[in-house]
Amino acid sequence: MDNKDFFHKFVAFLTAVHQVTHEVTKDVKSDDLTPVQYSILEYIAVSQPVTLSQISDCQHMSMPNTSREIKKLSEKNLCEKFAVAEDRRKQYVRLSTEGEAMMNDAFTRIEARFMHRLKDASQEELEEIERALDVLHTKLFYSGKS
Amino acid sequence: MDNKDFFHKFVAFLTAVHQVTHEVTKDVKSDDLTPVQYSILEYIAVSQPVTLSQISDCQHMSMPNTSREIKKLSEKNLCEKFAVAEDRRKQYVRLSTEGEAMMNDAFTRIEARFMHRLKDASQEELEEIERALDVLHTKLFYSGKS
DNA sequence: CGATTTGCTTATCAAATGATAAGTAAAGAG
DNA sequence: CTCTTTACTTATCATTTGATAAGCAAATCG
Repeated sequence: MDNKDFFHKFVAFLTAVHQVTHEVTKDVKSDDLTPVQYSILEYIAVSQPVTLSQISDCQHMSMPNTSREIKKLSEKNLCEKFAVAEDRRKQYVRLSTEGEAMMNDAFTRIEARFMHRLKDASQEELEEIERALDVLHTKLFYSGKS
Repeated sequence: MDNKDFFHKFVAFLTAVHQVTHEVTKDVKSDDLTPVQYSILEYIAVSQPVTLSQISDCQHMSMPNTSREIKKLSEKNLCEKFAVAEDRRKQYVRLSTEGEAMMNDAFTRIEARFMHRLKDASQEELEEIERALDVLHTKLFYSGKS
């Protein structure tokens, strides 16, 4: 298999992943969240506590816009800021109790859809899938550097 | 490994894929295209010819908005509509010569970044990656039905 | 110490996006 | 031959998003 075919397979795979991501997360977010706000909450849920700068970097948005969205989310009582002991310029953000509840609910529904996709897989297939996830994560979808 | 760990691995993988997708496609689009317009062009490039309805479905946007964006892309001479012989209500869309050139250029740059990620992989690792792509594509990131 | 940099905020603006209403023409159904 | 449905268009509007300017306080540098 030459580079061109390999690349084509890669593109088809990315398309499939994005498609499935959409299916699996469709309608899980509350209606009074914008897509950007939901995405930020997902990031906080997985990585908390995070600073505003980290959100800005990882969500590819400017600091002013990040600040604005976090402010809105705080006003909706979904997250809260608190001081970083070592550096008083920084602010950590974490989910509020209400935010945790909302995100737990969202992840539960996503997990159910994910499991539904695997419902016909045998034990060996599940192990095969797990190994494949590891291989791609470490060898192709690794992050940063190099 | 229980369901919870498996799901966690899945989420981490999705995050990594989206992150790498972003890195690999960063700045490939011309500045006078909006993100939505570039995304439509990518879809057309891979699937042409496509009808407006197909674009609407796959890009998850309403027909009126699809029509508007295709009109803008046509005015920029990046794609063109033509009649479908069997059904005169439908319109096919394909890239124009200029659109093809632009997308070839974009894909070439994406491919270079993709290959760069694999530059240290041995032949066996490449084969392993390819098998992993196949496994996940067919068993986890398959589309539709069920 | 003073100067610069970092982390964040507020304010403002323009552009992109999403949603809806209303209309046309062709195709298909009864 | 009507009636309905499908495919698309145009117009309009509210909201979201992205970008920029200006400012402040804490940290760091020389």
